Parts: sequence; C-alpha cells; structure tokens
Amino acid sequence: MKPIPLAPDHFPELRSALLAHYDREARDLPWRRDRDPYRVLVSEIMLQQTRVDTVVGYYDRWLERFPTVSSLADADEGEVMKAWEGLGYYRRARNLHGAAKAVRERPQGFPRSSDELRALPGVGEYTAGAVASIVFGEVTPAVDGNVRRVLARLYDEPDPKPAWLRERAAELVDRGRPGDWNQAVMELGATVCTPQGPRCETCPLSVWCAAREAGTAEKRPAARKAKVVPHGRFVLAVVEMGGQVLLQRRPAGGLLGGLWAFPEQRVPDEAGRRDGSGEEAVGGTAIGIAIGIAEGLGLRVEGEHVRLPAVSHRFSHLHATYLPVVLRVGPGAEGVASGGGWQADGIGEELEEVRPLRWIGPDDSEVALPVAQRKVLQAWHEARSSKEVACESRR
DNA sequence: GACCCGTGGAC
DNA sequence: TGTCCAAGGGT
Repeated sequence: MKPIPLAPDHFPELRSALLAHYDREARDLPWRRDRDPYRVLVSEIMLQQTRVDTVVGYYDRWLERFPTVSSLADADEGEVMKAWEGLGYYRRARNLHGAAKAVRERPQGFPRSSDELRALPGVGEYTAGAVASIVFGEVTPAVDGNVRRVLARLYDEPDPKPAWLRERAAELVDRGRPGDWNQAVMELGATVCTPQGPRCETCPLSVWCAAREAGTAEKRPAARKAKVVPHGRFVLAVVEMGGQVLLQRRPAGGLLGGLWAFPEQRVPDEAGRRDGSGEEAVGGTAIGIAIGIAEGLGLRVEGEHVRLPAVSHRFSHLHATYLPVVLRVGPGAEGVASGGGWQADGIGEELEEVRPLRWIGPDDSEVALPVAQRKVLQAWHEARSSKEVACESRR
C-alpha cells in the first residue's frame, strides 16, 4: 500500500486515527487517573529521561508522602532527596521542590499556561507543553524523544532539527483534545513506533508514513555517534567508628548533588586501563590517600586500615572505579559530625549546611545514597560481619 | 550546540 | 559484555 503524502488536508483524518488507537490501547498509568496539575507535573518531571516502568513505583510513594504541592513545599530537603533516591538526575528532585515552593508563593496559584509553567525550575519546553495540554487543554505541542522519532519517520527526515519538530508538532496537535493527542503520539513511540523493531503492521499512521514506504523506519532518526565515556578513579575514605561510618553530603549542583557519600578524592587514571583492574596500580598509596582525606576532615586515624574490593559504576557520562579504604578512628571523633550549623550563602534565601558530615549505620534508611555508595556501604558491612564471625569462632 | 547530569533494562 | 537509550533541563 503506497503511503499518502502527508498534507494538511489529511491532518483531521490522521488525528482521528491516532486518537482512536489511543482510546483503545492506552496503558493504565497512575498519573492518568485524574488531571490534578501537581500530580501530572510530578509524573512529567520523573519521566524525564526515565522509563515508565521505573517511575510508577516512585510516583506512588511520592504522592503518598507528598500528596499536595503545599506538602512538598513544606518538606525538608533531606526527605525530598530520600524519596528520589535511586531515580537519578537528582537535580530534578531539588527543582521539583523549588517548583512547589514557587507555586506556593504565587497569588494565582498553580500556573495554568505553558509560558507560566516554563518559569518553574526544572520545567522546560517539553514539560511545560505536556502539563499545559494535559491538565489545562492548551493547544500546544510537547516534543519528547518519542515524538521526535515518530515525526522523523512520518516525514522520513534523518536529522530533524528542534525548530522543524516544533513546527510539525504544533500543526498536528488535535485542537479538541491536545493533551490526549500529545500523550497518544508519545504512547505510539513507546509501544509501536519503537527505536528498534517498529511494529508498522499495527501502526495507525502507517498509511501516511514516508519512512515505512521508503523502508527506512528503523534508520530514522539517524543515530548520533556515541561519545567516548571517560574513566575516573576515586579513593573513598570509609571512616569507621563504633559500627558506624562517616558520610559527607555532596554539594548541590554537581554529580549526585545533595546526596550523601563517602568522602572521596579523585586519583589519576591509568592510561589504557578500562577494565577496572587498574586499582592495583595505586597499590598501597590508596591507603595513604584515604588517610589524607580523613585528616583533611580533622580526624586522627589509628590502628589497622583495610581496603575493600573495588566497585565499578557507570554513570551516563563517566565510568567510575571506587577504591574504598576502611579507616579506624578513636573515641572522640564523634565531634566531626556534630557542632555543625546552618549559614546563609549570602545570595539566595537557602541555608547551606556548614559541616555536612554524619555517622550512619549499615541499615540506615534516613539519608539518600547513590547506588554505588550503597554498594560500598554493603561491602563494608559484609566485611565487618564476616570478621566478627571469625572472631566468634576463635573463642 | 555541546556538555553535564543517574539508573536500569533490553538486546 | 558492550551498547543504546528512556515522557529533558540547565548552563
């Protein structure tokens, strides 16, 4: 069947076909149960660069803990980060928290237009369009990765530019059901017009699809060349005292910002070693570096220092190898994680914790830890447990 | 436009 | 095992 060249004359028929498909096949997702602006905003922020299956659990727990925009605005930042733990791109959590505070400060309440939504932290062009169309019925496009792929195939365009995508998406939006339309295109991209193995046989748009006719669907849009991901190595100071370890809160803004982690120091990477075995090249110096980290925190280490197995972790833009070293400190070290305070940063109204250090146990469930740090904590706990067992057996 | 920013699942 | 990449935003 030869496709019909897609002209504006065909838009009404195309819209009806996709909306009918959506009405029939749409997945039952938690954030589709109602059109509460706060809930839809939460879902859209969580869904940024994150799969639906991953988000569902976080979404339900989040709304249980922060059911309204004001409850989120009033929440402690540590609790917000804890609720986001494991979801990644942690700046989203702080931005969502900031957005809730911004909404609370608005006399008009929740922003009702895409332009106003765009002013909230963490809300860009896509998210503003999605919320405005879904919740408030604004006739505006929402171009995400799915929409980009669907349009690239529909027009057989190898390298669709943002401006071109915005124009195509805007002219196609269904005037009566803009929110359903935007979700329908995304849903099609996620379930039918997939990156690999698109199911053109079942696609309601196939009769208009130029890529299907040309046999180029799977090549549209053209793949971007993969970048080489650099490797980094970090010595971690696992400072142990009385069954607890010392964590430091990472500065907001950077990698894993706002989460708690073992104090670290980056060490030069061994050229050509990407297999994670390069830690041996550091040899005993890792312990010396770890001691330096601890001393920099005002701690005096004593007794035996033991290295834990290296932990490899892939971030989106960095392949990290962590070299954890367990250090012992004597009584009196509690003070490094107390006596801290809060201090204005002199710019905004936010308070910055002066000494973000704290002791935690192996089963701590209060602080938000990155996945790799959780692995190190677990390795420390297991090493410690096995040693205790060994001591027991000698008695 | 390029780069930074997490994680887990599919192949 | 390596590779891709998923309902992007900020700088």
